[in-house]
This record gives sequence, structure tokens and C-alpha cells, in this order.
Amino acid sequence: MSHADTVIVLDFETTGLSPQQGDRAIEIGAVKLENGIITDRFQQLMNPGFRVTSFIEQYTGISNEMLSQAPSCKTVMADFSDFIGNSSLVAHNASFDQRFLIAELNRLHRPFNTSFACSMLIARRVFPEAANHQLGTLVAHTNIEHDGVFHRALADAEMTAQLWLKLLQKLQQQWPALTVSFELMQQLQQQPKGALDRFIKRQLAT
DNA sequence: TGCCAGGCCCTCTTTAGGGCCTT
Repeated sequence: MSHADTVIVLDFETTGLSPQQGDRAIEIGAVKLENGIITDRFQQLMNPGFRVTSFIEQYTGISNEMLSQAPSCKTVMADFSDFIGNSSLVAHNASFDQRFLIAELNRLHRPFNTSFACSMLIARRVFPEAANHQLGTLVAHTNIEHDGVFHRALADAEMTAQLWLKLLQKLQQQWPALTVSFELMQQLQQQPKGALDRFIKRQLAT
């Protein structure tokens, strides 16, 4: 079974929803998937330089006290940039994490030219029957084992990685002859919803 | 830092509005 190449699955905790509005990353978590197995991990809190709201403290469990002792975003993101290298990236609702990754790397004057795939967009197509497509719901829907920790970066990255494997597994089981590459997943997430069968059959015909 | 997003997706659509996802 193909595991769609080596990918790094990542998740940010942040001070809010929009880097364009001044929000910053406060934690990055990531796992490297090679041949369907987690072979490396990255997790680090980072100090955004201002206090986070009580909403963020409660939502993530990350307190201002914890962040006051963490290294700066600049230090952590430089290390993380080295960790991801040129790997293909996956995140749940990837547009969110991609915006923060680009914003933080821009502050370091580091170019970003890595491709992203989105487990949420793909799950909407592969698991249309799920009640909704929040990460926690999909983890339950696909019977992924977890330790009950949500909204922390490494925990969410680990669960997203397991969800990614479930997506690959479902596609491979349904279409055994299909070569499930990262590029195929990127194309799949852009197909009109409900047109998955047609897209796969077109792939198999080439 | 506090001006609070942005892209996808559906539908009672396309001369638009609102829910879903992420923190």
C-alpha cells in the first residue's frame, strides 16, 4: 500500500485566527510520516511577546505563565524551518496553518515554497457521511486511538497524521489499483464534492 | 496588537448570504 510519500503533519496553536490582524503562533507541533509510520516529532511553545486572552488560555490549556518561560517565535520557527526542510506538508484546515507558517517565516526572511495538503478538504470528500469534519469528530468517526488531549499542537498533529493514514487507507481499499501519491491527494481536495468517483476513474484510465 | 479572517461549500445562487473549519 502506498503511503503517499514522506509528509510532515503539523498544527499551530495561536493567539487568534488571523496573522493579518496581528495574531502570532504560540505552539507548533509536527510529526514526520515515512511509509505510514511516525519517525520524528517536533513540539515547542513560543513566546509571542504579548499576553494571550483568557479564551486562548482556556481553549488550549497554554497559560501566559507557560509562555513567559518559552523561547521567542523567532528562535522556535528557525528550528522548525530546519525540521520541515522541503517536505510536503499536511494540516487540518491547512489554509489556517499555512497562513501562520508563511507569516512567521516571513518575519525570519525565510522563503516558503513547500506544498500543503488539507486533511479537512479531503475528509469532506472521502468521509462525506461524517456528522461534521472537525478534527475531533473525524478522529471518533475513524476510530483513531487518542489520549483525550485536544487543542495542543503535538496531540492534534498526531491525530491529524492518523487521520491522513485513514484517508489513504480508505482510498486504497476502495480503489486497489490507484497510486495514492501526495500530488493525487492535492488534486483530490480540489475536485467538486460528489465528483470523487469520476475523478478517481479518470486517474485510473490514464 | 485588538481594526477581528479567509476559503470552501451549499442554496431559497451567480446582481448573495450564511454555515463550516481553524485559534
